[in-house]
Amino acid sequence: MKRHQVTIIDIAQKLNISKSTVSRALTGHPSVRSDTRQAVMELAQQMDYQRNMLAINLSSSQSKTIGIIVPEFVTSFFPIVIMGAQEIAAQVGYSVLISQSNETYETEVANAKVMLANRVDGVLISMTRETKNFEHFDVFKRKGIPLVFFNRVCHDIETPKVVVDDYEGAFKATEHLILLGKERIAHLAGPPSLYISRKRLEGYKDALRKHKRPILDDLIISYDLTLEKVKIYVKYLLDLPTPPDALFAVNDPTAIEAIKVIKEQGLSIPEQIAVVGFSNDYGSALIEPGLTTMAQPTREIGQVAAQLLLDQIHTDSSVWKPITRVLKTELIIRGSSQRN
Amino acid sequence: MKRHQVTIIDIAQKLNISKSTVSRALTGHPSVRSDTRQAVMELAQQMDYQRNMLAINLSSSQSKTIGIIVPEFVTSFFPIVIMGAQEIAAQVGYSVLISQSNETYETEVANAKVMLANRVDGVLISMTRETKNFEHFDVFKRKGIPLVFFNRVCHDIETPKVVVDDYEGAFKATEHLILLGKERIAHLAGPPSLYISRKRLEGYKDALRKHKRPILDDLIISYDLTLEKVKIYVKYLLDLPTPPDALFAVNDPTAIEAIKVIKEQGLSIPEQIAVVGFSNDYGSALIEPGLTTMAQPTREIGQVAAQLLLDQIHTDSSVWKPITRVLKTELIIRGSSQRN
DNA sequence: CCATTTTGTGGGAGCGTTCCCATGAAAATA
DNA sequence: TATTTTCATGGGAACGCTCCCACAAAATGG
Repeated sequence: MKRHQVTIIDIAQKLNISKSTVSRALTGHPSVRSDTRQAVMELAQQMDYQRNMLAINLSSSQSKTIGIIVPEFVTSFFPIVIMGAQEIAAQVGYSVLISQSNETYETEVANAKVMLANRVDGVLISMTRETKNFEHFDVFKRKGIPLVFFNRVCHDIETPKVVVDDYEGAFKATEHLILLGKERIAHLAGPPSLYISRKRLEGYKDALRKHKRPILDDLIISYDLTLEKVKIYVKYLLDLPTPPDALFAVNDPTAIEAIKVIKEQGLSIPEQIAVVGFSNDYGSALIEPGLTTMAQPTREIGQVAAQLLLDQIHTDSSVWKPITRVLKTELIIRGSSQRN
Repeated sequence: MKRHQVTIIDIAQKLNISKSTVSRALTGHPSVRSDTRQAVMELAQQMDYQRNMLAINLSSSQSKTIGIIVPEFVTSFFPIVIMGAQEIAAQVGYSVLISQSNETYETEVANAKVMLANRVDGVLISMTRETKNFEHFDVFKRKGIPLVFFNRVCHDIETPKVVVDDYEGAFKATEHLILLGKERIAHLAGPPSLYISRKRLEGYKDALRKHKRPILDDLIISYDLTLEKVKIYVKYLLDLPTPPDALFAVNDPTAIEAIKVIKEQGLSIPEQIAVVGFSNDYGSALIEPGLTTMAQPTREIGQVAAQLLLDQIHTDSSVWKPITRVLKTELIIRGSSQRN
């Protein structure tokens, strides 16, 4: 027994006016007499009428919703980005539809379909680490739905992106270790499929080059970001005939995991081995010793991405201006690299 | 220049059949010839047709979406709950509309309106710490939209709830400290407006009573959960003529903040003062010393809440069965209470 | 004082589906 | 062969809203 929804027609009938007028009154259309508007407003309130977005959306064929697809929710990074985006969206009356791809390509494709089906007005995406095929993004372009990539961006597709300066961040992080006198700096890198992995690796290498240090391939390990594997790789590094005296990890979760392993092995941080991460996640300040890391403006990433997306939505040009916003990173020095 | 959406009518025209048939073919209705279905499917694929949920939603007057309103996104707790809920929802084809109330009553009310306007089929809510008026929830009841509270529940309204056994958890946490030989156990409690605060306080007191310890009012501080204040309160406690030798904090963020302050003050944990939290958040294992805490099954809370909500949605009785699911907590002992 | 503009309102199409009812053809039954 | 049943399909209302067009009444202008 479905309870009847209160519609503008109900209001219209009670007031003995047409639904058009009610609609106009409710949406604040100027050409409606003020006493009519008054009456409508009051009755609406009284009947607790709620405008039916389902109908409005269909009628206007836009959902006033932006979709966000993120790979995971486990680290604090993505939730904070979402927070930032939601903030901006809410300011202009947009809702946010969130889905996580669980780092799986198939799920990402499915999520994209859901976004399409829900007729979101635009989508914010950070890709799966295993996404190598970008066809599921093309359809957005074909349908004229704006897309903005952030963090894990796709360079094969012309679209706005929001990233931090991964190259520079990695460069500075590595340089920090070099200036501390570290000689053998290992790098636990992300999968080469991700642009950010490649950029960070590049920054790392260039810092070594600038300071005339050799680039030692056996100190560079590229892994798939499944944290369980960190233990294996770190142990491998520590067991090397001449183990590294510093480790630059591709992100904070990795670095934190590494610190745990190193502590288990009874080595002293930062003396025997210094550790630097990337992101300044929530846990980085908590772990002992505190993790030196390149902070990224996480919330701001979400805000900027959402703003960029909204801009695209509101300029009705069907071409995407492939603006790339590069945000700055900042070195946060804590005990994992330098005793104070 | 709006690009025309591909609709079932387009498909129907190309195939020279009626839109009804296309609709049936697409939705898997049995009475449609298999070659017709085949043709429709293929053409749909080829034209990259996406069913328009906006229209489907209007037509079926349900959105296949559940709303989630949470107070914040900063701690790892709510994102993980959402993850759990999203998982369950996705399994049965439901989307999730998320909004955060930022711990503000007004925003919560606004969020509720948004949920209503979007015609969500049900809502999961964890209240703001300042919510004392529940009228904005009544409207859901009036409209027959299922509501499930979790974590921060509302007892003035008959609806399903998912909570952990806060009383028992607090009792055990406190007892743990007592059995460790602690004599003056302070409690940094949450605001009394929250049921969980009251329950945890109660558990704390009853544990003291059971073990014939005095309940010392100056060791019980109730605060509004804004972390900046923790420093003030902890310092106050430590500056007492006879300071406490243990602290039971209402949640992990509070406990972690307290540990930081205590360490700053140069006191040894757990010898001079032991600390116990509640929740087993991500940071609890990272901080030094590790935080002893009552773990709550965070993801499970989301899963159970979503399941309860879906059950309500699918049983079309208009009355809510006010089932309360109480999940178990578990004491995780780490260095903040006991050296190993 | 009549012609023109403005103002407030009603009527109705359209948004893209679903779903009920009708219809005609084929198949099954008498 | 005549009648009923099944099957596949078409037609059209409904979902609740917006928005364009039409129209009468009121306001303005020459």
